[in-house]
Amino acid sequence: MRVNTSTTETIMSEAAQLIHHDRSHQISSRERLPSFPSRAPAGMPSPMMDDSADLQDSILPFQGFQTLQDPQQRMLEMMRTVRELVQPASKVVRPGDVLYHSGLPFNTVFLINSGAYKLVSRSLDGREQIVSLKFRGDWLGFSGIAHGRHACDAVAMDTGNVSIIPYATLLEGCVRHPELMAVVHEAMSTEIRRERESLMSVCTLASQARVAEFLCAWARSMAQRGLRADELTLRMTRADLGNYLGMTLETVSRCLSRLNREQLIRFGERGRRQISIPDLARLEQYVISGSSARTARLQ
Amino acid sequence: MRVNTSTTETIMSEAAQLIHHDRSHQISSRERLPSFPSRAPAGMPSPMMDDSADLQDSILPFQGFQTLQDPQQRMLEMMRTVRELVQPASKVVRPGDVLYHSGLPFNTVFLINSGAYKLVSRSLDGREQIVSLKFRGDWLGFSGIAHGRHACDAVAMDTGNVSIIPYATLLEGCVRHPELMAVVHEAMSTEIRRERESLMSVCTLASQARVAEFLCAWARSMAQRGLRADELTLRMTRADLGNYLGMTLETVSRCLSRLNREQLIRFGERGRRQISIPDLARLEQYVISGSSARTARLQ
DNA sequence: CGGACGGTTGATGCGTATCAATAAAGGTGG
DNA sequence: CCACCTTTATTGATACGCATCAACCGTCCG
Repeated sequence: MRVNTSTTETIMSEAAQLIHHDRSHQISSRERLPSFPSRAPAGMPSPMMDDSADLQDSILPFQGFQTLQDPQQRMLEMMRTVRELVQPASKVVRPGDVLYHSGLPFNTVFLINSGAYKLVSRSLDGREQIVSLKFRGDWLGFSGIAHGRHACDAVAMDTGNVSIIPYATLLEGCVRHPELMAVVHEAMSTEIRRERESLMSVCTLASQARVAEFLCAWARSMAQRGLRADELTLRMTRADLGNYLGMTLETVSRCLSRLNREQLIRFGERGRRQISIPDLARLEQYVISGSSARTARLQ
Repeated sequence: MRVNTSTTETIMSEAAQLIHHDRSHQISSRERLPSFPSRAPAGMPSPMMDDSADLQDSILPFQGFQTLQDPQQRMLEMMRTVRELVQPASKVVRPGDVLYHSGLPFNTVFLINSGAYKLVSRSLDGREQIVSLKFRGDWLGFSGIAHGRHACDAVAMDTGNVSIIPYATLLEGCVRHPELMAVVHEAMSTEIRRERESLMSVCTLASQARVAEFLCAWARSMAQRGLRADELTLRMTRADLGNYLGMTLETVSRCLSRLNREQLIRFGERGRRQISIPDLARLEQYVISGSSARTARLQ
């Protein structure tokens, strides 16, 4: 029940100097944003907006950025769209910084340019739960829209950089630029999907498989962002991991040790938080083969 | 791995005759929708949104429908907004009907007028997981926006009625009517929140407390919709319950029996799926007191 | 009637939580 | 630099919650 001492306010007042740990970081700052011309993704069918709309959409599925097959391209495209249409300010965050606190008034969302973040929910009776991990290209704060107050804490786990987007500005932008609205909807939809994947993982997998799947997901997540996927640097303690995965820190430790013993992962030289995955496909196979272990029956 | 035989197509072609099981059902069928004047439930102050909405939101935290304190009023307001601005068709569904299948092209969302629905996700290796339960006022299909394909099955657990809203139409409406966009954003935000509450429940509560909390949540959910909250009719088997809550059907059964023995719930005369809650506050207290049972420590 | 399905309850074993001891890593001040 | 403390991680022993297997009952329905 400890409260992180660095408040949002202190962050706000920090000078914005970016440390380039993160290889993913491309955008240096807002200066270059405004002048950016509007380029359409190759072959994008410009969905929805002509009012004489084809009523084919009852036939064809709705397509947002689906036409861009490569997820990394899609992400870059999305971020560029936001930068162009919203021209947000950005700020640097350091490990432990809290972007927003649960319960405080919601009026801003963030788009992550770099870094890793955890979202921590708290129940009325004090239970803490890490409900989500976020990286470059993810949004922070959507859960606060519903009741005008943030539903969780957003904590940086690493040095990083986020775009600051007042929600009112975002709404305004969405009205003016339907493609921005499509982007936002997609982002929220993705968030819903991922939340459900977590639930599925916790509900259907034994702890060992769950840890393995977590690593797979992290690796895939990195790959999708164009980062190294075979060499993970977990930015969290075993306690955090366990909390997120619904098990104790001891169990996490044991599972990792076992995976290491079975050669499915290897611990790095720079501490036990660095994990290399020699063969991702084999690790994924391991998850599948171990998945029958728990509550797999319905009916 | 069984596949429900009734496909979306067959539903689509069904004649729309509504059976009034559900006391929540107000709108009888699509015929009366277009001509429907803004009918207010008795005593509703009808604080309809003036379009010349205050642009204070840049100062105050963003407020969608926050000004309406009563959640039930907010829901009615929301549904009215959608009906007015989208004028959707509606259709009747019967238990077991599938509104959409995972993997099929996404082009429609649904707004629930009545009934109870479960969302079932499937992993690549065949694990099934009920990821969400939905009721009147909830939306179905948002998770499909992200990749243009539905991410889960939506299955009716009871006779009910849903508004059919082509996503293209919804987007168009959002562009034209920002208040509709606010409604949609709120709905998605709420969905994210609830998904996280599920995760928190599964990760931090022992099975007994989890079942108790599930009942509390259902009761609150009913109350919020103006339905009886002290007399629940679960529309699902123990297997479904167990799947949703991350435990086996036997454990669900045992937990319910124990809660019954301890007088926290009482089984109804019309079968063991009907559960009455004599004292909701006491049940909620039980959840809290039992919550320390599992993995409550972080750090 | 018989058979399928849903639900309950008991006996047993496994998977994790829990408790505890130790080691390793990181930070601080002398 | 080292001594010291705190935090983090690992590993073992044990206990307990829940999954699993199985038997049984009630209801529905062809």
